[in-house]
Amino acid sequence: MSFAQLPIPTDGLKRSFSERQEFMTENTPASMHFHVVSGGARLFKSLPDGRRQIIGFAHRGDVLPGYPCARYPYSAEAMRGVQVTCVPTPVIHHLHDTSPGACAASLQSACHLLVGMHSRLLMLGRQTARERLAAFLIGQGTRMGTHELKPVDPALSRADIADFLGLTTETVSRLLSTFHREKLISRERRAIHILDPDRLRAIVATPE
Amino acid sequence: MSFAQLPIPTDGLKRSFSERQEFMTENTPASMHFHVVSGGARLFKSLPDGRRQIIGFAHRGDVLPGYPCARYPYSAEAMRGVQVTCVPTPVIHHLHDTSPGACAASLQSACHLLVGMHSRLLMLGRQTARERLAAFLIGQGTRMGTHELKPVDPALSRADIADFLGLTTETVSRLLSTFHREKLISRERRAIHILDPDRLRAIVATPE
DNA sequence: CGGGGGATTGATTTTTTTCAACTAGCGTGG
DNA sequence: CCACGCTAGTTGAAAAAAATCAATCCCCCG
Repeated sequence: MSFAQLPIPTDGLKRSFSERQEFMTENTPASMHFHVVSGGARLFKSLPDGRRQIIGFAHRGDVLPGYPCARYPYSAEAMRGVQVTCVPTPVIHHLHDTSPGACAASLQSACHLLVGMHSRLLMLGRQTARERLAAFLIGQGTRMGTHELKPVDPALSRADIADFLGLTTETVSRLLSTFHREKLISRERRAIHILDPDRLRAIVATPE
Repeated sequence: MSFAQLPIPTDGLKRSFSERQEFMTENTPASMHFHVVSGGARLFKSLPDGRRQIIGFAHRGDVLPGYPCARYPYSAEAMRGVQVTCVPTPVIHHLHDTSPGACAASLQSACHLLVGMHSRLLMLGRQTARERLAAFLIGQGTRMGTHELKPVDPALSRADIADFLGLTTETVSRLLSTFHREKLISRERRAIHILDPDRLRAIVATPE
């Protein structure tokens, strides 16, 4: 998932966060936006009892939350480490007010996100665990316009995948084993390599 | 769910569609935007085998899809009848280019949608059937800033509710019966009246 | 050479779906 | 005006999907 890519002034306060550090908290006042310079972050919402849904992942170039809002709609936590430049919200607003292009760019990226969300609603609401995992692998592999599918980022734990797909780690693990047995993927350490994109794609929209 | 509310020129082509008529089809070129004048529409995505996820509902004042996109990200179908004014996509673009306010307004409404989507991801991915239905009833009742909770729109069938929540009609029906037994709601015909908002709200974020 | 966290696997339970029967309105046409 | 038939809704029983509970396993790191 790619997030807002704005022409951000680079003179903002630069900060670093280490593995698992939460640097943005759901529902707190959105005083800053975070422009990811390096590393990655997981974006998630939680329920009071700890259940967690990963909304997306942020990478170099993404801005969080990247669109106007009074409070952060989700939390963000560093995967490995992450470097960000912090941009005060008023600066973003000022940017929108003065530069006509900035507003249009934000709108553009918000719409891109929105369209992706629609697909994820369909996935979470109506697809089976097997279909969801196949879709996830394809989606991850497709990041970057490369023709060949890339392996899944080893920074993602099984729990991350599970929380992204609305499943448990056990279910994810079992399905990965099944896919492995079916020679759709190979696994080395955490990295998952896609062996048969076509057959994976066929799974995504097929009942059995 | 409320959709984009833009200052649309009212001189567009006015059209009417009757119950169940699909007037916007997922993945076809987005040549028109539809400004809902009266009635309502269900917005949905489908899988090849017929599984359906309702993305949202559109009412008077909403614009579909309301944000720039080359192809419609979902389909729209009339509930009861619906009256719309059709606005060619280029007009929308022109509006964004010329009026700075228009672009900001679109961004605003896109963000509002986006924030709602995040919550729905959490709901579909991590909440139980019971919690989802309770959330839905609260959400429907809260439409309009009224303090009192309104009954659920009788134009919504059980299938609509199920497809919105990622459940089956049977599950929805059973849960509604349970809620009725627990005196949380009352039913007359299709309309569902909320009797105990507080207890319903308590269900939303609680594991039993 | 342990120790520990994540991952995998297995057995069992729970939740939800599926399949099936039945019921209640509602509109239509005899 | 009433009976028929249709569609939507409800309910029950059985099946399936996924979660939960419980053992290991496997690296990686100290």
